[in-house]
Amino acid sequence: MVTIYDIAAKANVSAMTVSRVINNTGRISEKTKAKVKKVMEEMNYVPNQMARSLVLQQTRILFLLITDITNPFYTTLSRGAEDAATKNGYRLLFGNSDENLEKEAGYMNTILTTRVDGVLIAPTGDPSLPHLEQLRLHNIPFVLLDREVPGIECDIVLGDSKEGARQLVDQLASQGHQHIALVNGSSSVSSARMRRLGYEEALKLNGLPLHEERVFETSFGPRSDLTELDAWISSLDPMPSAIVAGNNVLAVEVIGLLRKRGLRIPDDISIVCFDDFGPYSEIDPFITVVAQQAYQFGYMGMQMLIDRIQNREDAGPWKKIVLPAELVVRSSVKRLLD
Amino acid sequence: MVTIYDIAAKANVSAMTVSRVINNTGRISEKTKAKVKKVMEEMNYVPNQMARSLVLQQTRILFLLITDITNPFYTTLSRGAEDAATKNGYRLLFGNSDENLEKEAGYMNTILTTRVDGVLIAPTGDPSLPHLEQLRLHNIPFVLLDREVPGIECDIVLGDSKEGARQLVDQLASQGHQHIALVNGSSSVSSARMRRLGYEEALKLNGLPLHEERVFETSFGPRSDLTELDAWISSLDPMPSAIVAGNNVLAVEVIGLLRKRGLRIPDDISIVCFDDFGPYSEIDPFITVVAQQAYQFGYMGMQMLIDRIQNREDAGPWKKIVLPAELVVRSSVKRLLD
DNA sequence: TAAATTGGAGTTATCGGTAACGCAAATCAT
DNA sequence: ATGATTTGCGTTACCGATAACTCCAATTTA
Repeated sequence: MVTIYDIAAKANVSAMTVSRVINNTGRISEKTKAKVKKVMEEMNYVPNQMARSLVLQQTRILFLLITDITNPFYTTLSRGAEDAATKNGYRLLFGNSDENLEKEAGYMNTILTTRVDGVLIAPTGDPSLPHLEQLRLHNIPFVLLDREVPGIECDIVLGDSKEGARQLVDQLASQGHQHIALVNGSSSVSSARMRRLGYEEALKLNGLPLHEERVFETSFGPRSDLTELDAWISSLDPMPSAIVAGNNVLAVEVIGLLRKRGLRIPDDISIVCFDDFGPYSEIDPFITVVAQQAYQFGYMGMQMLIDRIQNREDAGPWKKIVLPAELVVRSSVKRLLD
Repeated sequence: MVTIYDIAAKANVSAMTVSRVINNTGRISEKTKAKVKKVMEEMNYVPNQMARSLVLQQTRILFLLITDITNPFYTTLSRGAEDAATKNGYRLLFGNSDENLEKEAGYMNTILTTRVDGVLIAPTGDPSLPHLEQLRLHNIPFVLLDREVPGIECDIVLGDSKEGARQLVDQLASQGHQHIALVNGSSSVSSARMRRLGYEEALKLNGLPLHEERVFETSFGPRSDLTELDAWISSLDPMPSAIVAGNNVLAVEVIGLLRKRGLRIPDDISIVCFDDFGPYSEIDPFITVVAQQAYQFGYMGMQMLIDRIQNREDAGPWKKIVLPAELVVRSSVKRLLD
């Protein structure tokens, strides 16, 4: 491997001079600068970031940990985070925890040992607390995305889950739906809790009774096995006229299962959900959703993270950004009133 | 930051002994091992991967560079690559070039300076050649995904683009379509070239004439501005009865534009495309596609990469895997025969 | 013209680890 | 009992870069 010393030897200068040329610091004559640069090109020199980070104690690399790389919400978020990072001269590494605490733990390990400058993280849920405490302990700045974790204070970007859920239920109720079920993410995920809360509040406000058995909690991530979900649908009696899905993944899976039963949407059953479908909402925009500003989640979160890193000591109080969600009415809800 | 020396001091041993405990190498008594481990826990020690990599000359980190993080083909592929990497004890970092050569160059820089052990890369196209030559020059093993780059010999995983395109056209022709247009990726991308070739061959085999103006080449990635694409559609005269899209992104965009013109699919115009829609093919499975084995692309590519890394010297000849594509007939094609 | 300043570059120590070697004490073989 | 091994751990050097300091020569200033 070509090192700074190889360059130095060939250019008849000291290693320090080469370093100065690379970083454009200190005082060097244009002549030696040109000479060194020429030798660097000739020898195809590439600086060793690890050696540099070791002495500088910073990497200028940030880490983005998402929970589901196949979900358009997170991929769009990633684009936002990437744009903000690049704009500020940081490189961004991605990880995908797959809504799995162990995978998350694996990435935490990479994060700590790699000594990245900061982390943007969508935690798998409340059990992520120890992971966040680790980051705090090792003084690694981080910003949470989409999900709060009780027990830790930090910068965070959230969606207005409660209000969004209310809007979905209101929308259904306004069309005359009275039997509304909820398929939701795990109650160990704050956004799922808020969505449930919004659902329950909206039922009450619309004068509808709450039936516990109409609420099913599972993972926000895609299931390899749909039998449990299918069993819950079977157990619904009477069949609700509408289902609220806690996110787009659940909506897709539920729709698949309903169709297998020969049910048509919205003729036989209505469905609405959280999160839009990225580009695919374009081709068959038939599901009524509460769309979140995925790109903004990433962009603003990254901006907060970088602010935090660059201010460090005099950083000020923790910031919390709540992004509004927008109801997009399409054609997955049947009108039951006349 | 807690270092190996802090541990050594507190445990009354040398730094080397601590290193031995961490790596479980050399000879240490159970007693000292336990003592050191205890101190490490007490002090929340985390090894500094950069210092370690610097001396070991390897990172056990691999890099996956894809061209469109919002495309289900690539996200599914990513899952496959991740699984294979994890299984072999490697950590995986992701990058997203956005079909953009400059962004790709940026990631190349990260790759070289970070000294990752290997790279799995879907190149943006033929102009990526210098980037690959850089990797070769710096002796970083890499495996190409989905796209060949003339001028470089290496391990590669490809889809059978020509055959896939033939199947799509055959499918249309078998339903009586005679005016078939093609929206394709850039001709600087090998898979786009092969798809075009398959399209042209299939036209000929079906006795259909080739009209240059019915072929439009653009990027495989999502466009921020659809006017050019829309202008091409306007220019088509006569309007073809069917369109073949070079990938799912193009299909989605074209469908959107067609619908804006009030055209219904498949009643007014038929459409078929390369690549499935990931989970979203589930909810409205109306587009006939040639589905590629995205997960396998990632899994097998990663496996090849790791083989290459672990054998290094006696690696054998370059390997080329061609994954078959499967026609999935749905309802986006109108039957024109009686 | 002598003193002070400044420009240009080299020296040395260090970041946090690990490999290779060395060496005393403990264990083994004869 | 004594030489030969083995065990357990320390020393030293180095991975590739940079910060802080030093030093000489050229230039400016008084």
